[in-house]
Amino acid sequence: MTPVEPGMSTSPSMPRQDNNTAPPVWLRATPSRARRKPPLTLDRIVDAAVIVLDELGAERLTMRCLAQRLDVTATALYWHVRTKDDVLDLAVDRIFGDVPVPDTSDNWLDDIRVLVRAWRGAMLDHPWAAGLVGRPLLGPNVLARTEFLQSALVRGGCTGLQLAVATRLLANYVIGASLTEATWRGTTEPETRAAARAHIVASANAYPTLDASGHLDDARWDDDLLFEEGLDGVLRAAARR
Amino acid sequence: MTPVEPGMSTSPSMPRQDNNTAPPVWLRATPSRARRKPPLTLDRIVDAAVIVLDELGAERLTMRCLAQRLDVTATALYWHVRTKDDVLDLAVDRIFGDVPVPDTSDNWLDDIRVLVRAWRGAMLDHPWAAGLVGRPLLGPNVLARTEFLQSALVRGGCTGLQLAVATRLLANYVIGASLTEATWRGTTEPETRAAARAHIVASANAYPTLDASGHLDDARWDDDLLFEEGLDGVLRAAARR
DNA sequence: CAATCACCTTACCGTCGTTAAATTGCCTGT
DNA sequence: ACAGGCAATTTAACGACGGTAAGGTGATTG
Repeated sequence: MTPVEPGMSTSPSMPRQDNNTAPPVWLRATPSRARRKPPLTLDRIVDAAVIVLDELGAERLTMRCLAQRLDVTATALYWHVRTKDDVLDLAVDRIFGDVPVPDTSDNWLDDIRVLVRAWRGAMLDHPWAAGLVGRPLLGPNVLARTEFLQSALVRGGCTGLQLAVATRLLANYVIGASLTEATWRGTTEPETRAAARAHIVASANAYPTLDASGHLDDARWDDDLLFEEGLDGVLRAAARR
Repeated sequence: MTPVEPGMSTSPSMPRQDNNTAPPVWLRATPSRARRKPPLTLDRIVDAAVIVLDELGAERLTMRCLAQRLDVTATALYWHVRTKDDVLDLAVDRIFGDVPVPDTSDNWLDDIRVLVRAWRGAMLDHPWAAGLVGRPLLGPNVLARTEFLQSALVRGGCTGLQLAVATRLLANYVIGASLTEATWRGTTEPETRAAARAHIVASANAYPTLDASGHLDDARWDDDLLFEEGLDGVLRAAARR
């Protein structure tokens, strides 16, 4: 399974520099060092996990298929990782690392807006993360962004209870919105969403308001617009003091 | 394994009413009809699922242990249910059935408040549901409550875009808040939350604002209060038009 | 009384997460 | 140059899981 090149240890008693039967390093097709597969690290595992998750979704990620992607046996992963849950937690925090923490400007409201937009963007780019936020989010990337968010509120003058309320309000809104939106994009079949909308229309007597307002109707409302408008409301609530 | 009482089919050729060797119905210790285990129904399955989920949590729910609780083999469940996911979806919608839909009063804001409080309450009563909201919530109970929520907004004068924004804003807030709070209660070890708080304190140089504001500090802020204050803000944003 | 049908069981399959033990290969002290 | 040790990975295997196929059972119906 691993017939790596035998190197030059075939004649151990002969000094290396005198062994002229082997071609010089430069001409050797595949220098043994460079050809060696790169060492397995936690970073590489998490990288591969994110890729597999993007391709296959959360419930199809397997330790075995993750290992295969890394050209390693499944058990090798357990040297770097304690359980599969570790991989998932690390993958979730990893994608939040893609959310750029903006430079603090003199407009704290804009700072928050930029961060929150990117936060939602990251979750929509990786819809599988929606199903994984039901576990404690304590990774350094999440914490750093929460820290930025709260510090922006402090710059805005929030303190004490107001600060705690505003922080949670913002975090809950972005999490809730990203979750519900990503849930739909995550279910790869757009027909599912259409079927849901059709079901509401068909049950118009049971859900008259939802039917009339175009609930779950992609053609009627733009997700980005709804998010942005809602964010405005949340920020006004946070700014009020 | 199932030596149920043999009934009276031992002498098939003899008419039933003439067989006086068997005691009268009233004296029979366990009437065969009543002793029979109740038929398996979808309702009973979902009931049992909620109980098991409450006791063991989401990731410990097994078709086999669910079947055992119902005194049935695991495969029997598949007559009433297509997959395990069906069970989970049904269980989630079931607990939202516990959220009472209030009678519509003349104060639409209060109506919303009552419903949303109960919504959060249901999720905190069943913390396992937090990890399952990452799938489409289309059950009749969820839809009925969303319908009520939106109809209350309509009574408040919301229409068009404002209505769509306010509906999502409210739903996202209650989902986000319930999710984050239930996440902590779901991880049964309170030490985990304490450890998280301790980690923030220890990394005070990295997260100075979070540290100073008492983020994740149970002793500092009351979850109910934070939720209620945030809800006020959301409702003000929804009412503004 | 035979046939049917809904409902449940027995037997089993392939896959999963995870562990234990054996193996490989590099590094270091002598 | 070589033995020994340690880190990293493999081989092998376990128990449990979700799910399927086929067979049984018992009440109902023609």
